[in-house]
Amino acid sequence: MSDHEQLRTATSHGQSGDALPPVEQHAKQYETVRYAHETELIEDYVELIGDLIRHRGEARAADIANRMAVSQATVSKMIRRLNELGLVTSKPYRSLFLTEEGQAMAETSRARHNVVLHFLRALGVDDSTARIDAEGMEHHVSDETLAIMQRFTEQRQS
Amino acid sequence: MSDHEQLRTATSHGQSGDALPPVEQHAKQYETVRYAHETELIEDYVELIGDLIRHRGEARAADIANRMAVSQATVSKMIRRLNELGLVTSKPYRSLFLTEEGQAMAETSRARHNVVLHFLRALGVDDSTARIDAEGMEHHVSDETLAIMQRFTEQRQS
DNA sequence: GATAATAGTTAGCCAAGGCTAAATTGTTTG
DNA sequence: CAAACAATTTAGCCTTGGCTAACTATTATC
Repeated sequence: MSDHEQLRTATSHGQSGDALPPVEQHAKQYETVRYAHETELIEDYVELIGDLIRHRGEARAADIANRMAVSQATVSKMIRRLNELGLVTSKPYRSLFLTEEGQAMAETSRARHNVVLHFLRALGVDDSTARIDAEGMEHHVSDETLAIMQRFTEQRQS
Repeated sequence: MSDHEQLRTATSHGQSGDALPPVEQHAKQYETVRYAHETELIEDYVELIGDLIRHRGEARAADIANRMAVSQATVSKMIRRLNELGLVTSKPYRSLFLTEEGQAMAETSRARHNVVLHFLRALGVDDSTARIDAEGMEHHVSDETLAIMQRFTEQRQS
């Protein structure tokens, strides 16, 4: 754990600019990002499956592959994982269904996604850009920030 | 490419809610996220190395490992990649330096990061939350959105 | 200046998330 | 209803980014 950094003072090289955060806090930032990366693909799949069911009545692997711009083999492998995680049920060669848990995750993700998307539009971001940015940002926005985004959007729209 | 989705009309299952975007646009969203994931770790390392040099006068592998909450072996391996990419120069067992290109990347990343961080604070997000969210969001914010964030922050602070 | 402590590297493991090619199952249609 | 086509799965490959353990180099201390 030894931290020779502590031997230096905060200003010994101070070309100003924002200071480095304390090591523990800095570490937590990166850990949070790594954790988000572990979960976000799963959430994206579940969210998309939910959307497909909602809008089309069913979710088929080929549609997922098309919309994610990924091979069918990749989707197939992923579906196995989602199955193991208890998020979807599927019979071979048939379309997919979300479990209770999967539905809850889809719902949460969708809500989150929408808050971010509407916030960006309220900020004045162009629709297609907002969609792209929202897709990337949604998994990295804390509940606190999400609540603030939602309030902001509501104020702008009333 | 065959897309049986097109056989359905947009409203055939319309429980309303936002509609699905067209396939091509939807695909672009996910592709953009995947691309960001490929580059963001690299950028994070380069940005951190830049910050360490800036604030401490040097960047040592142990400090990077501590701040990223990652093992030294992981850092060592990553540094080799950064070397191959022409972003850093390093002699074995010595501290690191950024190449021209590395410095440019560090500068860009730092600027981007700061815009997002200051924006979140201006929005009213708590400092430590803002730091965490900014770390995750920075790689997923388009230039367009970034510019809007910057304008917003400036207006709030004047 | 020898030894202990610290820092860095290497080897080898693992899981995730891509891919292509080949095999299998389902569906449509002549 | 058989053949062609479409959808899904499986097998096997690759790269990334983690890890631990063992080794090497540098630095600090007595």
